[in-house]
Amino acid sequence: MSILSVAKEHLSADDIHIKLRKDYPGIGLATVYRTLELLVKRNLVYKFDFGDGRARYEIISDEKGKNHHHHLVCKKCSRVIDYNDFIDKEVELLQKTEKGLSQKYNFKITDHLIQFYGLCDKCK
Amino acid sequence: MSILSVAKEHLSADDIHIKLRKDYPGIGLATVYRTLELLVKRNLVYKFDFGDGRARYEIISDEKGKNHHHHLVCKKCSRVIDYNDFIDKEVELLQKTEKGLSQKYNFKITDHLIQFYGLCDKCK
DNA sequence: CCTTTGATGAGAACGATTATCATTTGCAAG
DNA sequence: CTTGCAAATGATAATCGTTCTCATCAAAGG
Repeated sequence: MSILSVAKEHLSADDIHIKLRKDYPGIGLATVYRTLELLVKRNLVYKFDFGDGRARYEIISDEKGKNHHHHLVCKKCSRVIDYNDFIDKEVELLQKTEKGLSQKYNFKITDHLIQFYGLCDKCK
Repeated sequence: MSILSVAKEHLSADDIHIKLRKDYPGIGLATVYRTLELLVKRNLVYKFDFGDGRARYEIISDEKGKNHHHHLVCKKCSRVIDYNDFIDKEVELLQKTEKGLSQKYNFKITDHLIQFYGLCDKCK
């Protein structure tokens, strides 16, 4: 069912539903939500909130950090830009931080979220 | 009206509404939302999403980065822990990254969001 | 006083997500 | 090939946070 993964990124549940219906005409929206919930729980899919009231989903095709990226979110037009330019240093720092935090707060860290907000080239 | 700020952190609009009614018995929920929207737009208040379906608000009492912190979010019980232990290095790196990203994508960055997800001491 | 303008509260409307429930499907035992 | 049962599915209702609408109210100024 990971066929939903072939699609591009930042899709909402409804987007995915529409795309899926081309291949599986009778599929219901509830099933899409149920499947996404499973995939998220199994760490196969990320669920993001970009502030526009609906969740966005993105596959984790994460072989050795490949494809790992963070987001730039435009506060005005809600456009989302993926970047992975500075990821290495970020991830390096994050791992140190994770270690420190894990110890201090006795917290098992499994994930992180980094997003930058601002105005994209078209909006500023 | 920043009296809402006296309260603790991570309050939802509804939490704030309830607290406010003790001092302003007739205040409506719509007004709370309207005011919060303004405060967020003017960068006096942060709006967070911790994944439980409602937005949380937090004052920015940010004199020279004081009180600035990031969050640990428990995936199981949704508890949120503030930390500012490793903030300095994080912020330092973020500023470099912001500069690089701003240039490459011609994006004016105004804010960032960092959150770690995992299991808190009680849940793991 | 009277008018205007903006803020307010009550409640309706909205939209994303979740729950419900009857139906269908898959599959294994008989 | 049936039968029976459990899990999955789709349609739709329900939920709930947030936003919209609109009548009312308050303050300001003529």
